[in-house]
Amino acid sequence: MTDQSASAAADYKDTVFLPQTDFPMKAGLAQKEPAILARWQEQDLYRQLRDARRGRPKFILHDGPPYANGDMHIGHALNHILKDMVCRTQSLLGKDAPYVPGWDCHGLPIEWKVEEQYRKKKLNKDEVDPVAFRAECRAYAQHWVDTQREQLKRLGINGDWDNPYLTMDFAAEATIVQELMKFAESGQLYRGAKPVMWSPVEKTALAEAEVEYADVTSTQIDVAFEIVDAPNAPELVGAYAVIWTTTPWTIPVNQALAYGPEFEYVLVHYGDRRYLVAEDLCYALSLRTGASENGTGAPASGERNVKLYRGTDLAGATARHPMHELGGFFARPRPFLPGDFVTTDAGTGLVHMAPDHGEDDFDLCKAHGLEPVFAVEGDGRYRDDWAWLGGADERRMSVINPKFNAPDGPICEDLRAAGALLSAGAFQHSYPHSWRSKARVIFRCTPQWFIPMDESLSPREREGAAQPRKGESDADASSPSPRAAAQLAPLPQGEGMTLRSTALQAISDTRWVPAKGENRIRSMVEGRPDWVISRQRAWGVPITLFVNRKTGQYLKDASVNARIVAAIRERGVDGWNEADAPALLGPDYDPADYERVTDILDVWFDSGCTHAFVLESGKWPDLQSPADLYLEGSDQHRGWFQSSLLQSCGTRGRAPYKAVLTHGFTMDAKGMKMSKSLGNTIDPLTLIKDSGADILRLWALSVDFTEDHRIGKEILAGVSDQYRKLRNTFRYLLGALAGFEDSEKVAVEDMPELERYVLHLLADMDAKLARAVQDFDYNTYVRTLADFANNDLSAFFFDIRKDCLYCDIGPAAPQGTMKRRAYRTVLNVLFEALVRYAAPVLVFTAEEVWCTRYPQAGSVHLLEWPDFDALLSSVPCEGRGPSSDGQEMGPRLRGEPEFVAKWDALRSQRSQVSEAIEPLRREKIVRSSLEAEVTVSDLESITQNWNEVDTDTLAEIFIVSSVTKAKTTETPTVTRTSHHKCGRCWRHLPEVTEDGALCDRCSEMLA
RNA sequence: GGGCCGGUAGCUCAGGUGGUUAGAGCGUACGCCUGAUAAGCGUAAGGUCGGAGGUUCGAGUCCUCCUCGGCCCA
Repeated sequence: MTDQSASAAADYKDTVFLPQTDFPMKAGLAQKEPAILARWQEQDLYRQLRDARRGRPKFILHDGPPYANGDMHIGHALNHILKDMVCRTQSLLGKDAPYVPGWDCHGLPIEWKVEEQYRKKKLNKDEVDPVAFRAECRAYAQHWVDTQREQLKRLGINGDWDNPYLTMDFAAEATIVQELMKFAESGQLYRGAKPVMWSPVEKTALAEAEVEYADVTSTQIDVAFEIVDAPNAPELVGAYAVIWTTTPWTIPVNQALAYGPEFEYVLVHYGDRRYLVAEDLCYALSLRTGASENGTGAPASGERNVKLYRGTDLAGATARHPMHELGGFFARPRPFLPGDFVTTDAGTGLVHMAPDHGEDDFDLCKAHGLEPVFAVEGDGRYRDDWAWLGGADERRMSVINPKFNAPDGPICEDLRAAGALLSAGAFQHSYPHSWRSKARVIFRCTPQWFIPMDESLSPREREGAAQPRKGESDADASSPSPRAAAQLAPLPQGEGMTLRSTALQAISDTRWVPAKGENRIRSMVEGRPDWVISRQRAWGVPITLFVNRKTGQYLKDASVNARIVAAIRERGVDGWNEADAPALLGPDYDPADYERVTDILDVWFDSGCTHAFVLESGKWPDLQSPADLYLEGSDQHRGWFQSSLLQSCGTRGRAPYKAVLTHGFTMDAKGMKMSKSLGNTIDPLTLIKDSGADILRLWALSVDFTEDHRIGKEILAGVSDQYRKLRNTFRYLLGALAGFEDSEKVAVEDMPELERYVLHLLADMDAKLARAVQDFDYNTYVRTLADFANNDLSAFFFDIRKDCLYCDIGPAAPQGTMKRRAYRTVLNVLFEALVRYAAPVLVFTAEEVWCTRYPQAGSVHLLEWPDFDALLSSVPCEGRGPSSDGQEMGPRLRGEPEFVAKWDALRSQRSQVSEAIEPLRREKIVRSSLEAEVTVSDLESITQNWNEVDTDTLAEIFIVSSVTKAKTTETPTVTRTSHHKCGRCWRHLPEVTEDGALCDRCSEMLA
């Protein structure tokens, strides 16, 4: 460029329009976001939005309560960003989508933390007043509620943060009790003894969620049980059945032996004894006994009986316990029972059964009339009166103590002395531990409260089961009292409906997104055992039952229950204690006749009741039940989705939700689970501080959240790039629309085809976005939006119309030409649409954009889905209502198919022209595309109405000097223009007399 | 160990019922513009569709096995 042309260009710079805006290119989100948040809080945006949507169709997303313990992590962030996106997009569609956040506040982890503080102070929890202890738990939970609340707010989540729900609110606790009593009153509770995971250290039953597995070394032993009777194979009498176990401590509670009916067993001779063992496992046994007992010989090396026994030969056989000489329990014969759970993977093919300490054991023994004996106490030791290793024995210790089970420990010692120990050695395996104390847990039978999965729920059968009174006629039983009828009305009426079948039906009635979630929860509900709802802890909602000491039946009296609920409502969980029992029981019952249950509820029951005390309570009048959506991580198929489902099906006969959306888990950049020990965690709080919440939000909404997904430095860099592209699109729109007035608007009919084509593209995208919202498909939403901004706008529309925007205005046309006015009309529509589309995603940036253009207007988040009719009318439109309910909008903007096909073809020609220019650029023949003269084909095969398109339009679209159509060419050819460059618009045109002079258009504009 | 889910360019994602040389955006490289300028435009390179078998005229798409990863359970 010569000095002369440089100065000529400078002369005209002031005569062209250049984008003007204060909207900075650099976001500085970390600084800006807190100020925007403060503004929202000040103007109470949440309440404003509720007011604005009052009376509209509702969309209820019910928040699943995170546990009030610890700082927000990436999983919380993802979950809440998604929830916010749901509510905001629904709100954008014109619905009233309130969001009431909640927290789960009871339970062992909090209790454990408080106990930990006690232990540090050398206090024994058992000596602390339970009321004071619970008060501390409450305070601890409240602390984390407050902390997490501030952290989640910082993400830009719009919710009723001043009125969250807490499971420890008195009202919530009362409702939980009330819900429990519904189960009680309808006979859906029973006290049973079942082996449950028990932590001898914490002295409590544990939920599966409270247990983790770790590799440990246990003692494995082979034990011989002498067969004393065998009706189907009398020659077995006197032989020894060999069992193998990795829990020696269960031998003192053995009650039976299990065999596989279809397995083959052999008798092996060793010394003067014969041992019965599964043939497949004979060799493995020999290795164990050979190694541990005498170092050389082994049973297998002895002479084998040729005869094979089938498992069924053992039917009716009995053996005797190695310690049978102790008499009593130990002297009873141990029957052989057929067990389908017996395998030949490991062991001996014969399994020793201790119904107290194993689920299979319990079930099989129960089926054959063998009941648990409760030999192991809560602290893990045998009870005082137990004949073997009980109270009198100074060797007694906790059964999880490795010394107790060791080859030289008391169990093995005594078995060895009795001649029953064939081997004892080390064995490595995965074993359950309490995830709090890291100590081993055991299976132990304890009295627990259960909700049965397979009891009939039908009124007639349930009534019978719940109140098995004699003397009631069939007629009475089938027509329950009005009270009972009212309670039972919502429940399924079909014969044989159970909690399980009701839940399975409810699963079918629910929309699961993604669809595979349905299989997952269905198989879990199909296979799950009865729901153990009791815990022997302090911090939780009490199981408020009075059990009759004589009959063992719990009291079902509506007026007593009403008093209990009232007490809890007034005093929280402290309202259930011994001193209050007489008042609660009232005058009709003698407190001496009733045992007050002191167990508390499984916290899953608490959270399973949120639909009752949040959606139904009326405390949040914006809410209603059932919820339209529950949205949690896929782990909640076993957790909250299921507990809520069971709770609601047991009391209301249906699910508390219409749809369930699940998300996967966030992995590190390599797809590996994040953990503190690996040091690969991403802290959302740090990320917000460094990059801003909008970046985190854009990340969460860009990934496929339905699967496991990743986050890492490179990914976030990509997200930031995408953010900048979007931000610059808004910056351009703001700059290009500087000074725009409604009087400038042009009717669609009067617009050039390009503008109409872009409106078509916008309408097309609008439909895609609306669809993505319906499908909760947010990564499609974000990608569609970004692709539109990048491809259709920045690289196409904006680039082409740059000339028009800059130069089609001047003293001769103060508002610009019709073309320019049409362009700005469309830019305005684009702005209004895009800022709305972006608002649910980039909540802060959209607000910044909106306030930059309309400093006096309210929040962008009060707006609704773009209404194109209103936006395109020349009359300023107040109160833009919803144009439809989530249906495809802006059909008027869609072009006719031929029109669209023509312009699609034009774009394809355009990219071919760009490609054809490139070689000349490399040769330095042309630099700017405006220096190119292009010849394109005139063949109608390019598109139907190709000949309608005039070459001036083509030159404009291609951003070149000129275009010629010729019969000879099929692909575009390019030459350098010989025309001079206009000093104002920089186009090379024939009328320009010398470089730097003006073209006709520019001189006209400046006239 | 069992059940379920997933592995497509450097990154994030598209790829109805199997069918021409597997696509997009971003990033990267190179170039253009210097009147959206720590911006904008263009061109290009990048994938044995986790691996191995199999069905088929033909498989990223169907089947089997393996592998890696995840959730749930034991």
